[in-house]
Amino acid sequence: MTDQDRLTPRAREIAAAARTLVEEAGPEALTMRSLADRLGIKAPSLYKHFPDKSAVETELIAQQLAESAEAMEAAAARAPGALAALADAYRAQALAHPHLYRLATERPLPRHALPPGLEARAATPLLRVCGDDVELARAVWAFAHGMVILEIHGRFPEGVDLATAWKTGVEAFKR
Amino acid sequence: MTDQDRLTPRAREIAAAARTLVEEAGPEALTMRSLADRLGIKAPSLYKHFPDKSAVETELIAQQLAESAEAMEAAAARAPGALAALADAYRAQALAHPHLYRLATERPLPRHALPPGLEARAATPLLRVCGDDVELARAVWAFAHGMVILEIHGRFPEGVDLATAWKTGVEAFKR
DNA sequence: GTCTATACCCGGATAGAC
DNA sequence: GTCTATCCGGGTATAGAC
Repeated sequence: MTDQDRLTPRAREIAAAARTLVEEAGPEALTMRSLADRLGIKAPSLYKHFPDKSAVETELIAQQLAESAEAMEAAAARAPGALAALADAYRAQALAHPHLYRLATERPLPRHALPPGLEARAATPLLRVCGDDVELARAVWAFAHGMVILEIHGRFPEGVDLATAWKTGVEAFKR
Repeated sequence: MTDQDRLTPRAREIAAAARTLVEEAGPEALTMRSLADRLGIKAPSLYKHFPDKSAVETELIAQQLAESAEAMEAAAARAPGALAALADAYRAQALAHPHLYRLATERPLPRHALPPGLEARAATPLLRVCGDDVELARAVWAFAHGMVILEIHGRFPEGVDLATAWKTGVEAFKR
């Protein structure tokens, strides 16, 4: 299932504007008014294309999940079995869109409204590299998410060498 | 430095009410109006005790950091050198107050407004157990935070055995 | 598909009286 | 230390016309 199946052309334009808005100013900045402004229309018009605000957010979350999945799949294809490559891909994809990453992770997933199978698809590359050990995959995912989200929120001391911490974590989980 | 040094008695009462509010309904539910309601006063009265809302939030963040530090110090005292004990303590403290944990972690730290040394104190027990290897400590912290925050946001499949994932992570970092 | 008008509710914060 | 009155801003969403 792609955007084309889920959304009308106009809805896709609106979602694109919403995404730009989130990427530029954060999830909090996404309001029906600000979104309409960016499109040069009035807020009530949006409701002809999306039933409510959460539907817009869900579309962005689906995009982020799909693009993270793509990045991981590509990394796994380039370097089969390499946890480090997967970790790099995860980190790079997340930090390329930190606000979108926040939108997609700092709340419960709207599972019912997501394309079926998307969540599983996003998890699969890591699971495979972990030899289908789900417990290991969960631990590695927690590590990667922790690194990314702590960095996004500026929780590490300034100017810190995060590459080494990433390597330390990846090496630890390799055994 | 304790609460007693930082806050007047009335301000401490207000902070306590704010904390209850956050723990019950989440950081989003903390508004100057809802806080005043809980205290049986009007919102403008709060400004005689705190300069603004962020000052109230900062106090709660400081409390969370201090209590997390305490929990870790106690764990380290009970089981010197045991990473698992520290991980358990971190997890338990966080999950005892998930909303407060969110408030304290899902935004940049208001470092200038925090009691001096508090951030370092919170980091020290883990750093010691990691043999003062800061890179290792960062990786372990990321893992622990990732586990906690993903659980809080319901990101793991329902009814999943997180104890095993925790153990997997702790074992990986022990080597 | 977009508009205006509008309902309704929420938020932070200040001035000035008591 | 608390109040009332108020400012000013913001938000989601609907109805009904064009």
